[in-house]
Amino acid sequence: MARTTGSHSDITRPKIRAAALRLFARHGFAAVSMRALATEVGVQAGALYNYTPDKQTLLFSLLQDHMNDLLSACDNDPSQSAVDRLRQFVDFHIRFHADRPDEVFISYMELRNLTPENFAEVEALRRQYEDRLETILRDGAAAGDFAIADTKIATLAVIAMLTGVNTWFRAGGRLSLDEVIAQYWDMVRKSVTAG
Amino acid sequence: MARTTGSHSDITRPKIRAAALRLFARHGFAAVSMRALATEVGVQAGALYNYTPDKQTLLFSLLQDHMNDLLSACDNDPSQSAVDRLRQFVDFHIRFHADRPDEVFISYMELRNLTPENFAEVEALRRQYEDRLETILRDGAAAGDFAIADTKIATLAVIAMLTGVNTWFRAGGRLSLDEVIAQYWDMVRKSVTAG
DNA sequence: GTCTATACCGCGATAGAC
DNA sequence: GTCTATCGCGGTATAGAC
Repeated sequence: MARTTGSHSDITRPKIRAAALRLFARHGFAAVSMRALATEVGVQAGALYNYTPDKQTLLFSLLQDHMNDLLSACDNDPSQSAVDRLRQFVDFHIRFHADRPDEVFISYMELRNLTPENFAEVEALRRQYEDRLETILRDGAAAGDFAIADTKIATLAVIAMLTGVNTWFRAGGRLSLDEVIAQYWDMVRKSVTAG
Repeated sequence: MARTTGSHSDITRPKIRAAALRLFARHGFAAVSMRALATEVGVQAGALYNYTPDKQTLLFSLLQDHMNDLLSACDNDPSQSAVDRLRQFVDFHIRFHADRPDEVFISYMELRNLTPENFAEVEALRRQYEDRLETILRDGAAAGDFAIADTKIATLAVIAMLTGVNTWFRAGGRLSLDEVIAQYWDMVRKSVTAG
């Protein structure tokens, strides 16, 4: 510590990551050149290689950090009822994703631009997240709170539905995030309950 | 007609489109070069330009045709009940999309690689499709069959959920398509019904 | 840590022979 | 209708000065 304070590294590194996130989300990883990224940051292209060994590692780092943030933030109290935990999950998922549209977007649009090794790592983190929801649904089904034919399908169906919010929701639009969450919770709850 | 029978045009054109579809879906539009496409087809790069003015037009053509196919195939008998029409929509959507994973994939992954003009055209077709479902939901809500807070949100939520099938379903897997459709119909029905 | 300069490669698209 | 050859450009990444 200490000695690096104030170095350009502390300023330039986050600027590069923020710019990469924004540009990858807007134009796609393959369509963003290192030159364009450097211009956005305000440095020359060569300087970027002080912060990342290559473009691929930069993308991987962004995705990996996003997934780790997601897993860290997704807490769940197993002593609560499955219904309460599901409500909590829906609320969390929509809020967390609405806060990070760029991270979410590249996290599934740019998966195919990862090397096989990097893809496998990100994929493992994604499955961990799915397992959080699957556990809730399985517990609720075992307790008789939910009526689900196949827990894995229900997990994927709910996540797809919730993540879809990101394709259209914009803060300041017709509906507040609270209103959106309320309706999605209503639909999710009913979809996994007997009826 | 007549005279063109057997010309390479009748063979090469569909081969180019099929190869482009497959490669764009697998690697992404920006990551597929015209040389790679030509190799896949079995011709030289220059020959591709006998069939498309440029790479952009090729992508647009694939997406436009897919959306037109979708709209043509999506029929709905308005004399039936909203519940029956919704069931029919769910069945149709999952089957149609499961049959065309590559078309579906590029149809929303590569939207941002369209020129603004081409994007607007494809987007308009996509909204027409959404309107088919929205009409069903609105009719059912008016008839008292459905309990939906906001019809537009419900439309987007249901479509996101159904389209999500394509991210994991593979023919010959653990579940048959009929089983998958049955569970999705169960979840969709309950999610828009009072409960 | 950033700069300038550049090596080396592959891109989309075109020209003209056959 | 396809070929070979090529133009002009822009890509990632590196070298060496400061």
